[in-house]
Amino acid sequence: MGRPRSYSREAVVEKAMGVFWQNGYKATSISDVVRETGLNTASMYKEFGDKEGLFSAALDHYRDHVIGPRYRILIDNPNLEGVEMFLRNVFLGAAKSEYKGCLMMNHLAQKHVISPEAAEQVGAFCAEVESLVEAALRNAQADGDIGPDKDTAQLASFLVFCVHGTVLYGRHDEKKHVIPNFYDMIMREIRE
Amino acid sequence: MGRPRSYSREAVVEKAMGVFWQNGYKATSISDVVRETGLNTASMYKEFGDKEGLFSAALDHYRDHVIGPRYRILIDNPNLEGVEMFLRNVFLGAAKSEYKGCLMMNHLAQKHVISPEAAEQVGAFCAEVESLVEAALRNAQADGDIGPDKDTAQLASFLVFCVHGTVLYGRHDEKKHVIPNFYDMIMREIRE
DNA sequence: TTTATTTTAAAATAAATGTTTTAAAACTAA
DNA sequence: TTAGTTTTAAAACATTTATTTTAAAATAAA
Repeated sequence: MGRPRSYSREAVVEKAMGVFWQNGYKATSISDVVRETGLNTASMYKEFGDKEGLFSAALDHYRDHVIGPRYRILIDNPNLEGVEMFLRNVFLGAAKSEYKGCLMMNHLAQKHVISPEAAEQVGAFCAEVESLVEAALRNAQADGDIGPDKDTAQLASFLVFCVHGTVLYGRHDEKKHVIPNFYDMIMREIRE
Repeated sequence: MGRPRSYSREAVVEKAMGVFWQNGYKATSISDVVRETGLNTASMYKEFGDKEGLFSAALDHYRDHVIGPRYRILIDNPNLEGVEMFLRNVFLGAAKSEYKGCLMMNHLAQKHVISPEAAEQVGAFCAEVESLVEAALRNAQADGDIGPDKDTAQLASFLVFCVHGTVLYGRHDEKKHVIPNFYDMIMREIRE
């Protein structure tokens, strides 16, 4: 009963996420989001509580619907080939001219500007990616695709470290074209 | 003639830089800077023009007085040992509990939030570091410390890429302790 | 001492920010 | 039809923001 809502929560979150991704949390105003989504502030606050709640919902949406498919590669291929495809995919994304980085990692440099809850979402996301990579590398080791003496946890950390590097280095429009060249270096370091 | 100024420009810039480093450009208000420096807004605006001018001065100060000494290692030791010391130094900085990243690279994810001039300062700084590393690696190659078939420009890019990775990955308080382990991996990739 | 000049402290401004309130609109159940 | 409920549109709110103005304070030269 009551007046029916004129919006879809998911559509609103999707657009809000886009604004946060583009501008970052602090440089995004509620007005920006209202303008982009067409939703009024009252409904916005009723649905999400406050700006932090909206950002938190945007982070969840990003994990579940935007970046999820990208690291699904690691779930579907929990082995060396999966890791290779994953890294190629990350590099491919960074090559685009409109590259915006990663909504999560973009906010690492402003960890204390976002809410503690959001900061934890970011941390948990990165940890999750790392553990997926590690699982794949453990299998790769069992497959004999990487040396038996290799520390898979450390290799996984290094790979995610390089993803972080991509997120930042990929912002140099004039330099990012070299990133794909790092693929062989990184994979060699993992294999041998 | 006229009333003598009660502040030292350099001291003001130094403190302002600290606030920008801690909070980032967008999350730093002039009030924050005024509170920290003790300088009044009128003198602030007379000296720096506007917030962007102040930030620009802070970036210059960072380059010339804070981070300069760190990559002076590369000037004083333009060879493989210099590159090794430089990287160890970067990793050492990230190990600190109060690690704040790099004032320049911290703002790469918000390149369009800062002024075009500031964005250029950031880009120029990173390019400068990279060219210093490359010069050192070219010498290292001449010294026979790295393979004659190695692409020194690409290796320099990779090293700076890893510095970018450090700046972001170093924000994971629970994970950053693994970063020093990457030293051997990266240097091996450069050497062999 | 006066005048000119510059900095300072403090107040003022205008716009933007995050958030809340008010009242009208759109629906359901009685 | 009415009463009850929820969403909406619009305005209102208090705070913060970047910036400017005003007037007092501190100096040097005339």
